Amino acid sequence: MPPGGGPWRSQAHGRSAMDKTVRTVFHGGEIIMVETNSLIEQRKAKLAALRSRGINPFANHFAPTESCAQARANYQEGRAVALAGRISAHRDMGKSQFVDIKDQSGRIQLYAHKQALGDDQFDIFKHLDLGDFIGVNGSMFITKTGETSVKIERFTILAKALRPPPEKWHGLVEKEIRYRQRYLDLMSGDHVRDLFIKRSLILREIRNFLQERGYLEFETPIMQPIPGGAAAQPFITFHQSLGCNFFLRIAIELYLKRLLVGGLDRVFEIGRNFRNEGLSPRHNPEFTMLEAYQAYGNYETMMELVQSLVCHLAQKVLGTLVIEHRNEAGEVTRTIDLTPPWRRAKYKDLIREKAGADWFECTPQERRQRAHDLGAEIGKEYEDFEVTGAIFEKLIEPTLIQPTFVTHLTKELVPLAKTSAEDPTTVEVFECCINGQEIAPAYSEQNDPLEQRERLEHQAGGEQQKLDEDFLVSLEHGMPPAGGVGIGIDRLCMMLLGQDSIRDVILFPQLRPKHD
RNA sequence: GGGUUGGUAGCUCAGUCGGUAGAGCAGCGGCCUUUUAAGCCGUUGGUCCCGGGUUCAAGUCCCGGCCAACCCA
Repeated sequence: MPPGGGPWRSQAHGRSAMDKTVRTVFHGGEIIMVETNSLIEQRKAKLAALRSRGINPFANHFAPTESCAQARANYQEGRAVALAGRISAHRDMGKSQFVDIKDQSGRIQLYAHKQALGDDQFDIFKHLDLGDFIGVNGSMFITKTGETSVKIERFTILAKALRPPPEKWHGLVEKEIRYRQRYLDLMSGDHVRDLFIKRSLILREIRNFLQERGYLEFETPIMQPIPGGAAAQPFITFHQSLGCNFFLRIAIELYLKRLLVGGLDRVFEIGRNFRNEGLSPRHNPEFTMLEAYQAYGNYETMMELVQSLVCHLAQKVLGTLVIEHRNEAGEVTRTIDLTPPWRRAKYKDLIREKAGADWFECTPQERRQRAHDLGAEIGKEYEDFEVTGAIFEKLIEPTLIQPTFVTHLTKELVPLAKTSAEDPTTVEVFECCINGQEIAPAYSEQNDPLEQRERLEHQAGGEQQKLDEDFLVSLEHGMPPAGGVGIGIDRLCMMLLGQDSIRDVILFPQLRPKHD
């Protein structure tokens, strides 16, 4: 055993500045040489040192009595607790050590003292690294500065971290790393973690709300032989043993409607849809969708449902109906007031307001010219109704910051909805727009099998393989009249959580794969 | 697909006119028995995104590429 060699005692004295190794001597006399140009190598050496002391740095078991937040909330002088978490900060005071540990619930300060732990344990504790997981047994007390803390009586190393966590003050800034290695983002920024916890609570409350109303949750195929229910490019995937292609679903719709045919009256599904489109701050190729159908309801039923649901979520998860979006400087950039009742506006009225009262009396050529003059980009291949659609999408929708039900869209836009009695060129539908985005479209669902067939055939443009014959047959067995709604959960989260980019509400947003 | 900005130590960032690669945090060592981004002293650490080119000399200038963010299509 080297002279003066307590556990972990360093023997660095007398070494020149050029020497690139650190010598760590620990109890038992083993000497570890470490190349200090690698933080990982240093940590691996610590790991080996622990092992050679007979300590397992990845303990098999530790049972905390409570979470860090619970411990803080139930403070009692001297109360014995067992807590576990990751070391997030370390303040070395010589014979006193303060570390913060974090678990899912939050952080708590631990206090280690040389006399309480003994020399060996204290030195081991002192050399723990940020990012390591530990479990501690100890008793609660409050420090001079008023911080609720746990005085450690003994501790267990639960997992040694071989890589250092991001910097503690600025956290992780570079977006690429934040998205690609979200776990680093989560461990370094409380606000990021809180955001995704809120997203989880939103999902939970959606389920609670719908189940309260008698809806049952089901799971329908994601791999579909014919992708239907929306107009979008699908992803293709190959089934080996069947030897055929499947498509990842672009909507849930057609399968949930089969459940209505089967006699299930209130159904919903929350799941991933896939659309083979580009990436943008508002588009991720896979995104989460809620679809809900209620037999004997119509689009008005769904209007009430959406309004109540969104208010319920805001109240329950955020505690308010007034949502403020802020920029990076913390200034309020927009305020969304969800207080019901929400505005209703007819599609054609909004168009007339924006593009002229005589819009629908113009010739298609005039409409095209006027759309261009108003600054809406019109593709050459656009059909007439798509020109009107472009006016809505590009010039009107972005201005609908406060919740607005846009009703009575024109028939061509929505092949799966019932025709409106008051204006047969329109359908009984709404699009709920908030935050300048379409968040929820809803219909009085088309249940006339013949009319449905006609419209889907028209949409398929003569390509029989795009026609979901099985769905059409199901309608022929009779589907009850129903209201149906789809809610884009990612966009809903953006609106509720004040995020401008969809990547900030999706844990692992799609990025171009990185090679090297 | 086009434009703009960015990529430098594990992280956050400087880097002047082209002239030996810098700081803070983290790490390592020393001091400190209630600290709060603890403090003080010392110190290690670099494929300057990749590949070409210009030059006596390139993180810096030029060309090509990769990745990202934002804007546009």
